Amino acid sequence: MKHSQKTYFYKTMKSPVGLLRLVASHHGLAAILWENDDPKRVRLGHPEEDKSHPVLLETERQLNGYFAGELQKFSLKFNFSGTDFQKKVWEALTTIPFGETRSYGEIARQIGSPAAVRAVGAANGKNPISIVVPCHRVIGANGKLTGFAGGLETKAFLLELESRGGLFESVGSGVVKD
Amino acid sequence: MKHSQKTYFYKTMKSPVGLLRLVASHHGLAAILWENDDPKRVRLGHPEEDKSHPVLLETERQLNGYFAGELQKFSLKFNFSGTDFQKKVWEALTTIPFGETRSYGEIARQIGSPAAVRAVGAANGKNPISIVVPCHRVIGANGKLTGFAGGLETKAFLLELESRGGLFESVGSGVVKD
DNA sequence: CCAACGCTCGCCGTTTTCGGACATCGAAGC
DNA sequence: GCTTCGATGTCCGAAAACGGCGAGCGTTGG
Repeated sequence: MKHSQKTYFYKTMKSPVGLLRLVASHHGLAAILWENDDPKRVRLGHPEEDKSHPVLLETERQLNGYFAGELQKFSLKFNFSGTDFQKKVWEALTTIPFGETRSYGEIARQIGSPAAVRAVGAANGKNPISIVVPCHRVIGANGKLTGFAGGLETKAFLLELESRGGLFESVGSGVVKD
Repeated sequence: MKHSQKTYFYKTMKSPVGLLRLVASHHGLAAILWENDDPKRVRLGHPEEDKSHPVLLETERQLNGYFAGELQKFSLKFNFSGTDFQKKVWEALTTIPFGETRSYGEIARQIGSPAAVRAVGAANGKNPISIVVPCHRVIGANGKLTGFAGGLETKAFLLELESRGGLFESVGSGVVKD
């Protein structure tokens, strides 16, 4: 019997940014992975499918709300597994409000390691819980969207979505006038 | 009068890996030695030359077939002289198929002394019947070619020869397309 | 002159790689 | 017996390479 190893469950869902794979343990949400995510970016063993896992269902519900423009702040319990530094970074990410952005340097200062800019970038790249832990809100100090596990297009899409304050305007399927 | 000492006969032959010295008793093939072999690596007294000894002629024939890429499995009767442990190792060597390799640890496990890895190395180094008893097919667990009585270059040559499945392709003296 | 661009270099946690230190078991020599 | 010596393999720690950066500087083009 494997004792200290957690058991994970997964479920997939469609979204405007492609198929997402949600992973959770009994302790909370552990990952949201992209369809073509690099397998060695986040490693959680081999979870088994559970389409009715309560955590996964709730996550899916909130994600749908987010993409519909109705939900701006997630409330989910996380189950991070990573180094202390990574956890500090990821927790800092959760403090960036919907619609805003931060630079890598700002995050570095926020966690008390002002010079650990590149390390923040690396930790950002290993963020297991895409979208909900908003690593997409971290951009270069010069405003450029430097990298993103789900692809730069997806990063731009999410920021665009949030910059409009949600999807209200586009419901009518048209471009919106100023 | 020396009573229990066997009488050995020898014969030399040219080969792609230099001059070889074949040694046999009436009981079978006893040694295949390299041109500059360490004299104290294998000791068989002072055999007398016999260019037409049947065992030696047959050995020469099979070796020529091997180097020509036509023969992958030798069938010769051996006349090992060594300790029990060494014989176990040498017999284990004969079970490694043409073209394959084993690590010293794998041989150790195979003969039932899983921790006797270094001892296997030592016994390997005392293998009297080079090439035919394929000590060259034993390499480090990390894939490195660690040692060889006939020189590491020769070891590499033999493994390369076998990895090609023989010398068929090089007969025409050209590089072969995939 | 000013802004934008590209290049270089220091930055720091993580990961990978590399080398040294041991454990281990027969054989050989004393 | 007892010591010494390998054609090993494993572990552990140190060192180096590797990024989703950012600031500084010279160049370029308006």
